[in-house]
Amino acid sequence: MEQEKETLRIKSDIPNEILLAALKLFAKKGYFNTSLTDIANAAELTTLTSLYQHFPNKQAIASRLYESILDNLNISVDDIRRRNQKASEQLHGIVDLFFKLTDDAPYIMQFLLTTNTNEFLPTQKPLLETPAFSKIIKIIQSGIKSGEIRNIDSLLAYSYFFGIINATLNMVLTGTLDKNASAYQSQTWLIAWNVIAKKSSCF
Amino acid sequence: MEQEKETLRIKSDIPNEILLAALKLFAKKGYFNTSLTDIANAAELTTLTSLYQHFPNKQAIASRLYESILDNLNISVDDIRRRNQKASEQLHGIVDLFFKLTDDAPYIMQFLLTTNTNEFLPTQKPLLETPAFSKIIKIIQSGIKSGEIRNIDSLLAYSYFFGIINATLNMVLTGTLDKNASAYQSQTWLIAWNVIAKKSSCF
DNA sequence: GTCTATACGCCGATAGAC
DNA sequence: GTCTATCGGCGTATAGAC
Repeated sequence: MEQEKETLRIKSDIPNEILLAALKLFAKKGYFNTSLTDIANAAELTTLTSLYQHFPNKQAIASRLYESILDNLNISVDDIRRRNQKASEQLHGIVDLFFKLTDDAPYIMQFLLTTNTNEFLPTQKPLLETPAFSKIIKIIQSGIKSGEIRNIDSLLAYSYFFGIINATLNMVLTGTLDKNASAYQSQTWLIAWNVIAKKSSCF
Repeated sequence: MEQEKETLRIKSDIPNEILLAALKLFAKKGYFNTSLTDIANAAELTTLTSLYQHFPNKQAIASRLYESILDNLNISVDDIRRRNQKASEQLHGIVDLFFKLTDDAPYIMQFLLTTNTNEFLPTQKPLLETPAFSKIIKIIQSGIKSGEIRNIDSLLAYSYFFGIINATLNMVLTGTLDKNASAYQSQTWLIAWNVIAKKSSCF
């Protein structure tokens, strides 16, 4: 299985270029501003009709994209949990991944952060209910139990922690912050972690 | 000038109900899933054609909506700056306003937080370049100068502070957090402020 | 200034030849 | 399995009667 620049690993073998083309267009122009002709043109060597040999309709493309991205994320999260014991280490791994994705696969990150998937994929689960993000919540919960993280509502802890992380990455993606994500990584991690960590003398 | 439930004050007198109907539909279903017929139906007593007596096209409705909301916000921000001296007080006022809007005018807040306006209003300025938000950035900058806020990039401070605030409000709006915004307000303010405040012993 | 009817275009989707 | 041609529908927008 090949590795694309955008680090999008697909289960099957077929329509990698199509999904990548769709991903970029959706991220740039939005789902509704992207026509199937656009996608066909962007995925070169392909004509409109041949799209329909791989996907029954437009939604299916977006759906498949969504699932692929979240599958990959889920695998990475599993990996991070296996490799690390403490909640702080696991969260650090997630943050690492998010910052790396922002620099190396900005379209994927944009899709995750700013796309309102429920507007065109009403049947798909919202982000927080997908396996990947459920596990991230679980990491936070176990951190609370173990005493690493302050004893607050785990969802609130999530919103504080990833509020900081995601807002920062978002400003990198839009160009409002002008450096690479990696330039802000260590500082941002520290702040976000201290917001929810118990040891912090802040609160 | 009347005050609507949704606290949307319009400059002129005419098409308040239209804009309110559009606001709700855009927030619920998104701009592209909302047809002009939908808007006409929602703004009762109005037929499709009469929409065109007030607005030349669909974009103009969204554009007017965007401007109205940001005008109101700008006025409120001016007010807050006039009434308070210190950056901490001014930011506190902004946070107050955002939490209040989330509970009292959720559609407005949703429009501000989650709508990708640039997808259907490519000519409008992005949020951070509007007067209201420029002033918020200025508040942060003056807080840095006065020593209230730590000496970091003001945009980074913005993303940390409002990352926390907005992520929390967003989870209230989606129902992921199940209480009123006001239930989380004091706690969230404290955390967000401590993240950027200099006096905090955190960092 | 409200309603009826209708034009027009775009895009999603198909059929069928080769 | 790629290309040509075309359908059908929806949604924006207009014209014209009253």
